[in-house]
Amino acid sequence: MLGNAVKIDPRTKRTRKLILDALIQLLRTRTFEEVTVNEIAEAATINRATFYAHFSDKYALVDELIRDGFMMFLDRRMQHYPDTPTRYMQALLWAIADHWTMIHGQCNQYHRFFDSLAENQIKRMLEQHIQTWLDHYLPLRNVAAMQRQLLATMLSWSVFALAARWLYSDRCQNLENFINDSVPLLVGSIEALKV
Amino acid sequence: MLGNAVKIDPRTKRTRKLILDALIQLLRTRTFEEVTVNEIAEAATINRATFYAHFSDKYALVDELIRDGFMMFLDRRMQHYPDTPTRYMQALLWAIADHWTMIHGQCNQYHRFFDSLAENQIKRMLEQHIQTWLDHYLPLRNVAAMQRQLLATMLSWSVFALAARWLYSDRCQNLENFINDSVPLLVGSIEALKV
DNA sequence: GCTCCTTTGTTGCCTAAGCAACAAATTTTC
DNA sequence: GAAAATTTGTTGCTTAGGCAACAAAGGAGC
Repeated sequence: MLGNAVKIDPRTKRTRKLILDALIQLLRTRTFEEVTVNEIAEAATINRATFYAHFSDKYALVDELIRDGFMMFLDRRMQHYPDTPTRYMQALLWAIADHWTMIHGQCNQYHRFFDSLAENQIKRMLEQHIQTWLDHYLPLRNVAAMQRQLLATMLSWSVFALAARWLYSDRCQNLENFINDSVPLLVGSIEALKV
Repeated sequence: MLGNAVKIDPRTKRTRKLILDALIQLLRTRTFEEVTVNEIAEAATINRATFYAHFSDKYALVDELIRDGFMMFLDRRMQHYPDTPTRYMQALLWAIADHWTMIHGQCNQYHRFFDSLAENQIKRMLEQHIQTWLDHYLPLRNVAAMQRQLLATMLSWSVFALAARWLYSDRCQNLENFINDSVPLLVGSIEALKV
């Protein structure tokens, strides 16, 4: 979103990728709680001190891992730009499902901690994304900025809540049907504000 | 051979690997003559100046590529240590064939230049290897050191000559048979010196 | 011949990564 | 629950790699 014209040092880029990849690799055989910074540094073939130059701790690392991953799926689902609220909300739900599937497919057992870290990051990103979307595609000139912000916060939690419900409880149900049932609720929240 | 107890900087190791891999990758689509140092550095995601810190030019790089590759096959063929001259010579011929197959399978078109560079490196390694082998396994106490060195030189060229003949001309013939026909000639050269 | 353009090595200065050693916290083990 | 062993962050110093600019040497095209 922001004009990132900052030239990034190739070494930095490479090292971050090495660290990210190392974590992904380790999570195939170990729980996130079990993995140590030592192991990550070793697997990434970098020095432990270098790790700390990039991330304050392993939680900051996993935050970025989640953000990177989710951003990819989010962007992908936004390719054919969803111009109506309905299509937009569908895209969000699909992106979450995509990401969750990737995570729980590729990496064996992320568990408790990991999932809640992921939830936080994803909600944060959803809120940001929805905020921007509201500003661009639903100017709602008669609605105060504060109201839009509150709406974005609420929607991000709502979207995640619905997605999580399917992921953890209703996965027997067809995802497409589930999304079709859910979206009207979300859209309703928006329309309610439109006077 | 020499006790390499020198601790090698992880960055150095990584960079060399990046450069080697970059060349291999580029050789899948371009001739060695066509590949520029620029491209190699770019593909390796390192700076061109860094390339020159490791290799004096692309010829030095390809030398190492050949040495690394051939050394691998040579070591592998020496696993079950060939104690008789016959078995040893067989192992050498097999190693050359292994390596050649890998090169011309994996990389599309190495051509003229490349092949002659490879030939030089391989003969050099063969000579070194044969020299050590002669010293350890055929002490030949009554043969002067100079004589053994000359023998090593001659054998390295002979071995390569025979292998190359098969690789470039007689490949229709079964390799195993070809080796069985060739080895006696080589062993003969050694036996001739044994009193 | 000539120009234009690319590639080649080389250099000095700057920045990121490696290393070793440390205190503090945490976990293991008995 | 105390001792031993890991793990965690942090620090000062060293070294490898990035960058930009350079002269020199081909090559391609006219």
